[in-house]
Amino acid sequence: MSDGGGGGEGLLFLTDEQLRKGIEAMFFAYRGFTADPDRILSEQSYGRAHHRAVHFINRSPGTTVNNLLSILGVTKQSLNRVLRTLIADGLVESRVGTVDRRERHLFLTEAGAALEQTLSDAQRDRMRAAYRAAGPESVAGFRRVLEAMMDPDLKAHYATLKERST
Amino acid sequence: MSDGGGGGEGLLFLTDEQLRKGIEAMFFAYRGFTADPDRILSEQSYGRAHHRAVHFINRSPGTTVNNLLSILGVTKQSLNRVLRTLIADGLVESRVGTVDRRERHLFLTEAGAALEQTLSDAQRDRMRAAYRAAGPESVAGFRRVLEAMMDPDLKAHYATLKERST
DNA sequence: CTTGGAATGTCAACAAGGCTGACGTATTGT
DNA sequence: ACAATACGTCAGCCTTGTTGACATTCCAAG
Repeated sequence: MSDGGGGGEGLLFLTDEQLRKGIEAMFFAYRGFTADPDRILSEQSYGRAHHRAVHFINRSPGTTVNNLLSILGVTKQSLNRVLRTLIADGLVESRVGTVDRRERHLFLTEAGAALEQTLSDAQRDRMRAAYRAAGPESVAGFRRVLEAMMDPDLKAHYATLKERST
Repeated sequence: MSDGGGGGEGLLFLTDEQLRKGIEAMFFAYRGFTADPDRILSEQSYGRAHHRAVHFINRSPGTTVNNLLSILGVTKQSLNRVLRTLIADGLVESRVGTVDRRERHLFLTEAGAALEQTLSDAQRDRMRAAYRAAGPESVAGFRRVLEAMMDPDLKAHYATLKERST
């Protein structure tokens, strides 16, 4: 009755060995996940931080700096450095808020949208190939596990993005 | 018949929207995945790089520096910086090879194994909670998608680790 | 109107952890 | 003897994260 040893119920997937494999799968898969955008970005003078900013600005046009900060989980100084170069290079536009003029609302310019498209095309290609290889039921399980792995506050951001996109 | 629009076959899981959600799920989940070890490590003077080294040395005791390099995908200078501190702090032992004395074989000391245990306990706890919440069939799909997402050479390393552990 | 707080921007300094390039040393294989 | 391999190290650079301090701008409360 104790679940300590190797009790032969349906819990074989919870053995230390299974968990280790899951951990290593996350590690190696994440490398593949970021490899293609990283390659593209390294040819320009941008990095992964720029990718993240551009991705979420595209996802939520007009988002405020503060909202972006809580999604990305970095300090404003760190984000600001990235944002500054993107604005200077004409990829992102920062508009003063109308109702609250302290806030800045962020939008992609045409050039910014083009870069986002290039990056997410590459990333979606890999994701599509993986989805296709694994099949629809695997994808559902994949998403369920990932969602269960998120911190609650991050999961809230994730869910909000889902709603907005519908 | 074209799969451009929303053709209602079994391919709904390959829409851009589904792929975007998968991408964002990876992003947010990876944050959760690394959060607990990062918290533990930041209290000491170590970082995520030390965690990775310790993890794979524990996983493959006696591995050579070269092998570790190809698993981690960093330069020897970068790995060496980390390894130097771990050896100096008595967490890792480096033994000259017996058959080829140019090689160094890496092992965890007791203290190193203790740290590895602490870190992987935390990471496994989260993984276990996610697995339990999602259920066995979801876990199988999770692993399948991740494996399909890896670069081939990394997948080879992943598979080798699986074999050795059995 | 003045003042406090919120949102943002900016400067400076620093650390981790990547990278390249160059060089040294021990060892091995040809 | 010589070339190649495995490893370590020094020096310098980049990105991206951090903290701390301070200015600005605006809203709202007194």
